[in-house]
Amino acid sequence: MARTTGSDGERTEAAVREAAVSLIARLGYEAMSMRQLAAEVGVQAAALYRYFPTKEDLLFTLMREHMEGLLNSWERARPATTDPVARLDAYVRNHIAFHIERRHATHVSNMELRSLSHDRLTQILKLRTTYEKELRTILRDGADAGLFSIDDTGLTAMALIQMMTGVIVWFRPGERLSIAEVTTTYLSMTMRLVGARIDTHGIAPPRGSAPLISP
Amino acid sequence: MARTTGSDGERTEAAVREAAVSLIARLGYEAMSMRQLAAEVGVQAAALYRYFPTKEDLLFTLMREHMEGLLNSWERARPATTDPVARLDAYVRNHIAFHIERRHATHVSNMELRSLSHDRLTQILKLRTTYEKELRTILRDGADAGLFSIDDTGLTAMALIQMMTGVIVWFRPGERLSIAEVTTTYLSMTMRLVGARIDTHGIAPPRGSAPLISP
DNA sequence: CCATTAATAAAACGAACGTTCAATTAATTC
DNA sequence: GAATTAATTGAACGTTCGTTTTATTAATGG
Repeated sequence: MARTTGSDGERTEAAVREAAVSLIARLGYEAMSMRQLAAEVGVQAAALYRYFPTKEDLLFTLMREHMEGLLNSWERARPATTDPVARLDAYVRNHIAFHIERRHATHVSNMELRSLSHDRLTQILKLRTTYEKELRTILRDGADAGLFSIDDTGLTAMALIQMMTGVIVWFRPGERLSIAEVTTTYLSMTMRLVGARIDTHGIAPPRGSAPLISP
Repeated sequence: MARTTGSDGERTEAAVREAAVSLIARLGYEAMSMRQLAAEVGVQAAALYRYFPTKEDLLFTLMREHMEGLLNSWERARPATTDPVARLDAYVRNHIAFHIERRHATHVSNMELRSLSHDRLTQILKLRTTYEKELRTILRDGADAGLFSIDDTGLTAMALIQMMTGVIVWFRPGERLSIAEVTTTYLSMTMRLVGARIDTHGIAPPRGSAPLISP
């Protein structure tokens, strides 16, 4: 047998990407074989090489598109206002929504960096840094405006991103908490963590203490 | 050649463990070959099987001892007091110190879980859950005593652990920040995140706002 | 309907993998 | 100093890996 009835390059490539994200997330890049991936798609291993010249090319493509998707998502979600609190709010909401929606791809992008060549690793890290810089800018603007209390902008940004991205480790849709509840709680923790002074998010002030409003 | 002069089982096994942690952290478990590991130790691959029956046994041993080390470390660091703030302080300090000191082993224990068999995965996760439960208890005690303001104890514990463990991703000894500075900042962020009411840690209150003292 | 192109199968390649086995030498014991 | 045990080598096993090559069939365009 050779070309099969109903075969379609575009559909096959999409199926390969989808299956690859799922398999790599579950087994790891090194542990997934091209034959396994092909079987998941329902083709022979050789057919994969029509779409991706090497296994690493496949991984890199998945990662790059994931990072670009994250940046595009933030581009669309970024509010017009200059208010740091509103911008931080939008950043957190977008980050959590995106990462919950694309749990598997995030897993791949975060865990398989060491399987990339030096050059490609640099490209992915550059995209990542661009994204993280957006958060650092928001934090610095907020600190400068006296709206946030932050010891170290860079460290706080890393801590926040790690905290937020960690949601994909334990969150499972349809379990105890809804996406909305999780987002609300993470927003609340974020605002407290950065010492946000003005409560525009319905976050209850600590019981028994004065609301966190500047004098 | 066979047995080499000065060869010593104990020393070889220790060298294997050390090299394995380092190699697996750098390359990943699947990507590291037994021949590579043996070369790092300065021995033939077959010699490794005197100490670990299989590659997975080696991984499991490293992980189990790392998790037991973490639990023992907390056992020794746990304060006698019942005060949730002091206990949380001790938990954060111990967690960060331990994870910075054992960056590579932590990396292995967190990233290579999927390479374990079902039974062994369960054993490691059990140890991990035991450790995380300690934090949840502290948070719940603090919330019950009115010292912390926490939406969801379980979610907050996960967020804190992810935030703190994330330190191993970016922290490099001898760079911009010292361990003491990092610890102080993480403590400050933690206390704010849980809405700790009483400032017993020399954490400066937010500029321009009243100190966080219960009325 | 014929020529061309797109999509795949089938088989094979050499290399590398985890692991085993037998032989060999160093250290230890009596 | 002979017998025993500990530690290791070197070679080999069967398997699987990523990838390439060649052939074959389905879809497409004139």
